[in-house]
Amino acid sequence: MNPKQQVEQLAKEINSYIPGMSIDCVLLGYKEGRMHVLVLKFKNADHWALPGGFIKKDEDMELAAQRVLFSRTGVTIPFLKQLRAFGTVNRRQINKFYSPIDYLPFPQAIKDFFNERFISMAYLALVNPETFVPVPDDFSEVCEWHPIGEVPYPLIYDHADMIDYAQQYIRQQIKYQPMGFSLLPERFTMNDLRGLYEAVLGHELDRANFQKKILKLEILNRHEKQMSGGAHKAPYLYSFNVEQYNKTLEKGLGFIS
Amino acid sequence: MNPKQQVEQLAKEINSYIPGMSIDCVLLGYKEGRMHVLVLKFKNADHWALPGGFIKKDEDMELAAQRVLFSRTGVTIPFLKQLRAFGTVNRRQINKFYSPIDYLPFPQAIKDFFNERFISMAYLALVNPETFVPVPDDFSEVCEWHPIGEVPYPLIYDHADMIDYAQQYIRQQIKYQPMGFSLLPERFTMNDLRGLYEAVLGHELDRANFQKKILKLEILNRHEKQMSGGAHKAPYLYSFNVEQYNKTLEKGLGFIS
DNA sequence: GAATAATGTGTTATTCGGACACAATACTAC
DNA sequence: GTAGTATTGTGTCCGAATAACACATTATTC
Repeated sequence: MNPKQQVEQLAKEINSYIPGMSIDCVLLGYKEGRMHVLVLKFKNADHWALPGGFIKKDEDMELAAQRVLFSRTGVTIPFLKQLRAFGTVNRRQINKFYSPIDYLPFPQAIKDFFNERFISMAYLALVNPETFVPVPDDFSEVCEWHPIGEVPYPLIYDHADMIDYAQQYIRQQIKYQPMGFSLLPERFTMNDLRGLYEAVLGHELDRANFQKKILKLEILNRHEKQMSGGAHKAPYLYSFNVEQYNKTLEKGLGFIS
Repeated sequence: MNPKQQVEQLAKEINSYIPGMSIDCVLLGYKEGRMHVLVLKFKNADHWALPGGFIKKDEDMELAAQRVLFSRTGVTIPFLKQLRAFGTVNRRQINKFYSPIDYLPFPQAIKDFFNERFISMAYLALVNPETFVPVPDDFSEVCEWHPIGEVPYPLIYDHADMIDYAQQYIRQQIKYQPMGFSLLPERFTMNDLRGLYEAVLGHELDRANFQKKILKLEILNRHEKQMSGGAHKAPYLYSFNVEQYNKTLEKGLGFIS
């Protein structure tokens, strides 16, 4: 679609969305020993943004967030949680992004829609990055993972705040959320799991104690040893015993400091 | 104001609000050894509701919540936090409340506004109930505290879910939120403080250990002994050392199970 | 086949939490 | 007044949990 066609398409869709409300998703993945966040770069502008969208008038808010993520990932994300709403009046004046919309011959209805004050609901999603290839949408030319501490600059509006809030949230909730299950492949080594927790917490954990404590919780299935590998003893592969895992999470995984 | 005048007033105000979004507040207080929640009873209907309202188009969302609470309490609530948005399409069909609006000769604009699908942002507020006398608004005839486990029935829409969510939230966040400071009078006994924590957690705490642990944190100022009282040793009065308290809260008050 | 590097498990000292004991004290009852 | 009583403030003890570190195991490399 050329920009003109996009505009026409948009004009048709715009009336089916709730005005004044948007959704932005902090999609986090664990890759190469670090937490990454998925960001998009706009066409014709050096601005980056979180994947976002709007809520249809006849659509549950959670489903809207799923739809927004599905359009970039092609997968349904099992871990999806509200973070919080960002609702100050002036939030869209911060790092304001002058979108193509400003320079194209839009019908007034569309300009009104986009220039309104928006309250944005920020969502947190966790996913194993290996399960899909991110694709840009019609308005962006790049869609890729960046380490959470090294997001490109500038992010539009208050999107950087959303990422900070997400990081705070997962640190605080690490004991109660199924991070391992959401972020790791189905089978993983104890090193992978510990690396994930270290990445989230931002500091090292004692290898030996971590292993003993998590095994004692009986939330892992131990499988055959990994035969490929380096010049050393091969590690076991593990997977989650989902039932036990969820039961244990309710009380909290008390093994962190 | 009679209902007719209210309608006219409302018609003037309605356009200054964001359509499709509302705010509901779970205002909690600690009273008589139990957690209480503030609820309103509508005029001419046996339905109860949380204090709620709408967001003005030029108003920060947090301020809207403060305004909603101020109109019932006359005080500004220092502890006010977003819980989460309730955003399913059909939430207003649950325990639906047929308001006077349905039976009065409203201008179409008002009927449209109220019959729209609403996404509601639930807020949690904590306050010492002794600091004000609750007052009903124009649409309600009763505004009063009820023990959190004994809220009157029926609550409109999903307001009961909001209260449940709030209770879950404060239990989970008890280590990280300034509950004592928000819910107790400026000076209190160790018994008051422990009672509060027991009320939030829903189970008893060992008196001796609680006292030792919380004193060790050095977040309390000890004052003169309370001279009035019963046939027994008089307790000290305490107040919070706000600076130390906040510093300690960041790490969490690790003294609960 | 020895060296290497990482894994899996054991050991120990210290801290922390829960249960309970006991002394101190302000009021009541006589 | 004085003994009794209920509640407060602090001390002690034991078992569990935690952190730091040691040691044995093993797949690969040279």
